[in-house]
This record gives sequence, structure tokens and C-alpha cells, in this order.
Amino acid sequence: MEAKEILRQYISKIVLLSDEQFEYVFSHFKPLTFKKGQVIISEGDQVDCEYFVVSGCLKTFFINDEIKMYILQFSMPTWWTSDYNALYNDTKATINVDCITDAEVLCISNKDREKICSEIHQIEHFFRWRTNKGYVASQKRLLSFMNNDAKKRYEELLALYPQLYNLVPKHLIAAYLGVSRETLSRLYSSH
Amino acid sequence: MEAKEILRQYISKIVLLSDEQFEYVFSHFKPLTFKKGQVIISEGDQVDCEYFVVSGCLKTFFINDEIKMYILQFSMPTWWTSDYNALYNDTKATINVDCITDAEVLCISNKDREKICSEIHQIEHFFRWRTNKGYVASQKRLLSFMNNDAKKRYEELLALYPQLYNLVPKHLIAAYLGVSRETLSRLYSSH
DNA sequence: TTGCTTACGTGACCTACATCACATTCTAAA
DNA sequence: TTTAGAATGTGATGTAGGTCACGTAAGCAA
Repeated sequence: MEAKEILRQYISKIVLLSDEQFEYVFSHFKPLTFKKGQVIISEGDQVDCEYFVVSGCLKTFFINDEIKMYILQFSMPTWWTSDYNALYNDTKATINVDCITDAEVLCISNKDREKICSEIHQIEHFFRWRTNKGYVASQKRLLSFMNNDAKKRYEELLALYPQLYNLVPKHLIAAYLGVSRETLSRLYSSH
Repeated sequence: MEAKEILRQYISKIVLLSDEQFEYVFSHFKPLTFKKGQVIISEGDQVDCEYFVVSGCLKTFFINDEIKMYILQFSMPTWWTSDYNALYNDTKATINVDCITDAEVLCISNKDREKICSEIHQIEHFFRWRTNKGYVASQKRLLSFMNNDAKKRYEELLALYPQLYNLVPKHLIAAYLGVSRETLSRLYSSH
């Protein structure tokens, strides 16, 4: 299925748009393709856009003291990502986004998102819904961090995204769980 | 200043409403007062409302195995709280909200929020803005958890909310930081 | 093929923090 | 004012997970 159709179906699960309205909305998105390893946002960049994943897998991550990487999110098809802090507050990026696999995305600028949100009430509703969902997911993840040890978080992740196990290298899974790759290796060899 | 005026000023920083519009919006909020220690949402409850804090301080927390408490958020004036997972997905509460001090809040039902959001585009915009802010704050907190040790998180918290140090008991600050009260005590005695 | 880089496993040791135990305040109700 | 229950400090000890070190295997370019 092509990008346009995927976005259409995704939005139509939440709000009803006429064909003309959707065409208009879609005209603000720019399709982009990336190769495995390509960087989309890197620390210090001016951030203008957010990204809707059509195919492939991105990672959104933070690098501490030029050494340690922490992955905030793996973005699979129909997920959105960006450095939202930088995007909303018009500051330089503090986090990075790049491609774990070849990927197709749809990109929309902050300005255009705000424009279509103010022009089409239903679209504003859609983006509110989407951010709500992200907020709840982020709170859940925070709770899991406070409450669970590495092993439980690992099992949680695999239950949620079984595909990840074969799709992404183990050291990236470790960076998502917030443990060292050595610890992760010990976790699943004991299991 | 009274509750109504505080809400008005808070909303007007983001969107412009006519007096009639604001009156209409405000008519959907119910003012409530609580005593220190009173419970607002408790695990297992049906969750119908979210709460805007006018005065006082609430805590939003999770209790693990009936033993350990993790505080997701302290809610000071102009903050919002609820069990948003339960509220949006119409499931039973898994987290709790109660009062650290006497508190005044404004309460709005999920139904009424959705109603005024669909009736007044500007209000939908306001709630989208608010959730964005919450999402970014939640991501920052997650990153801080992954990246910093307890001492750094403690200093971060005090820098962000200096009032908290005298307002809330130390074991609650520990529960927010995700460390034991003993560890917290050692942290600031060494500092 | 040869080499080079990245991924991954595993042992030895270290550290931040938890847990338990007990003492000392503080606070609010009787 | 008395007193029971919270809140807090602090020592002793246990442990999850980090760090360092080294080895093997797998992918990839020349």
C-alpha cells in the first residue's frame, strides 16, 4: 500500500474527512525515503518537521557525554516522531532520529501542521488524540522504569513488539531498556 | 484570586476567547475543595473527570504490590491531573490521586471536555497545546531517569520546584525520584 | 580470499542503591 | 499535657547491574 493510503486509513480511524479535505491535508506532507543508517535529525539541528513512518523502523535517541545512547522510541509504521521539545519550543535539537532499516516517511512542517489544524477542526482533533496517546504511552514507560527491573522491562518490550527481537540489533534493545548490552545478553541467556 | 479568574488567565495565555465563550466553557467545570490527605482517584475507580489545580498540591501515584509508591507527578496550581489512561480508554483507574495539602480544584468530565472541544475550535487547540506540553515534560522525565543517577535527579527536581522541599515530606520526594527514603536522606546529608 | 569492523557472549570485579534494623525527632489527636 | 503514629537519620549488609577485559562470530569492502 502506498504512503497516502496508509495515512488516510490511519486518520480515518479517528476522524472523518471528505476526499477533498484529505487531499488538502495530504498536500502538506512530503514523502521521503531513507536508507538504513541515514540520519534524519541530529543534535544541534534546527528542527522544522515531524515524521510519520510509512515503512521501516526509526530510532529516536539521546546521547549522553558523547558516549552512552538511550533510545526513547522505536518508530514502526504509523508511528510519529521528531524532537518535539525542539519543534514546539523552536530550540535546537537535543535528541537524534535515524533509520534502523530502509524507511519511507511522510514529513510535515510544524508551520503546516499548525496551519491545517487551525483550518480544519477535525485535524486539530486528530492531533490532540494522537498526542494524548503518546502522553499515556510515555507515562506507562516511565512507570515501568520506576517499577520494574531490567528483566521485566525486557519481557514487556518483547510482548509489545515481538518483531523487534529479530529486526533490531541487541545493543539497541539494551539502549531502549536502559541497561548495558552485557546485562541484556545475560538476561536472555538465563531465560 | 478565585478559581474562575485563574483558569481564565491560564487559558488566555494560549487562546483568545470572548467573555461569553469563557463563561460557557467555565460552566462545564465544577469547583471542589479537598482537605489534606483526601483521596480524589483511587485504584479501581471509574474515572470520569480530570482536575485543574487552583491551590494546594496533589500527588498522582502508583502503588506496586500494595507496598511501594511511585509518584508520577506533583500537581501545583495550574497543573492538570487525572488517570489519563483510564479516562481516555474508559477503563478502571490503575493510579491514584490525593491531596498533599488542602486544595481547591476545578473538575471537568471527559464527556464535557470532548463536548466543548468539538463546539469551540479554540478550546480543542488549547487542550492539544496542554497535552503537548505534558508529553514533552514526560519525555524529559523519562530521559532523566535513564541518564541521571539519584543525586542528579534530586538536584534537578529542586532546581525546577524549590518550593517542594519545604512543602512535601521527604519520603514523597524519594517516591518521585524513584529511590528509597534512606538513600534520599543520605544524598542531601552529603551535600 | 583477506582483512576490518560491528555484533555478541562471558568472566571478574566494582558501585549505587535497596533492605533491614533501630534510634530520634516531630506532629496531631485524645 | 500526654502519647501514638508518622517522619527522618544512620549503620550494616545484600544485590542488580555497570564496567573492563577478552574472545568468537558474522557481515562487508577491497
